[in-house]
Amino acid sequence: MKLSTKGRYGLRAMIDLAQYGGEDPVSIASIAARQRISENYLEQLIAKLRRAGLVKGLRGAGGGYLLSRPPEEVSVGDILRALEGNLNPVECPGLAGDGGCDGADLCVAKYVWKRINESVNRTVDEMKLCDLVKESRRVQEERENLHPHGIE
Amino acid sequence: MKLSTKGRYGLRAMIDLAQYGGEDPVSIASIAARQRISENYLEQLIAKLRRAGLVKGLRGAGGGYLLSRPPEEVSVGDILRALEGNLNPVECPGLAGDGGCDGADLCVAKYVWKRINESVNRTVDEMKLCDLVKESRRVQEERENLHPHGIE
DNA sequence: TCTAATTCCTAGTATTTTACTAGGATTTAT
DNA sequence: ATAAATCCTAGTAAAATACTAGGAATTAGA
Repeated sequence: MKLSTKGRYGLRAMIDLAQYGGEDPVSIASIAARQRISENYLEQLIAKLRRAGLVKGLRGAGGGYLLSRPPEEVSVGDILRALEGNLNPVECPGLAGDGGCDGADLCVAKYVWKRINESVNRTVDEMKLCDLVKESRRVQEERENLHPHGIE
Repeated sequence: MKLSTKGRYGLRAMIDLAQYGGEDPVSIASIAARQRISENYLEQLIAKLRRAGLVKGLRGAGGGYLLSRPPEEVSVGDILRALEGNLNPVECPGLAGDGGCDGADLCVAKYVWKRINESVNRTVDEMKLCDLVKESRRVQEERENLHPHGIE
């Protein structure tokens, strides 16, 4: 039960984009360098984000990507679902309709799966991209105060 | 981000065991038949449960398995962790200690991973095996009332 | 208009994980 | 003795993951 690199790298890419992209678009190459992710692979992840309407791509020299919506209106859930397909650890036929499973005992477990699914989705939906950017800025500032002369 | 059949089948096996096993041990064959799971595969899952101390195996003819603890003292989390290893969707070095990740931006995502991990574990830990057995009995009784003559 | 920088698109592939299957050794009730 | 069961380990087919590779299309700027 693991979140794949799609979700892990992709969220970091979105945070990076929110942080370094203001007016000007941010290129895949620059995100890949900062985040130490393969350019080719990152490209595929960002393609998913684009198809989900979370980022806009600008082609040609000087192009790159921009957030489609302000970070306040993008939840971590939006991002991870775009990358992972969905965030339901268990896909059980019984969860959709009311019937589904074969026997009675087969079906009791579905209450567990339902709660797990709800818990994960609620958790990621209540975190917004802007929260992460804010936190990132805070952490960076703290570092500056500890090492004022740019010591690594 | 999926829970594997280990967790899915294994939880059903534990519910079955709690429901059909009182004094007498329950055999793998009977669980496998009721739950429609391969005997050989189920055996491996129950081995994990045994190694985690959740069930006791009784060898020889007439043998089978028994719960080690009463269903009130076994959480769904205990069961799923025994089967899946752990229930942390993200294993991030930064989550263990306080350092870990390379750069500042690499590390902000860890707050997300932490929350997801906590949310999943909290959710499964607050459900006990006895709750599921109770629910299962309730559902079965309801069926009886709807179909009093044993109609399928 | 040419060139370089960039996104866009698709196919392929090595590695890992999952979900089993198979079969023999050991133990125990009858 | 025999049959019923757990116990143990090795193997394996299929699926998913995590990439790599490379070319087509677009655009800014010289």
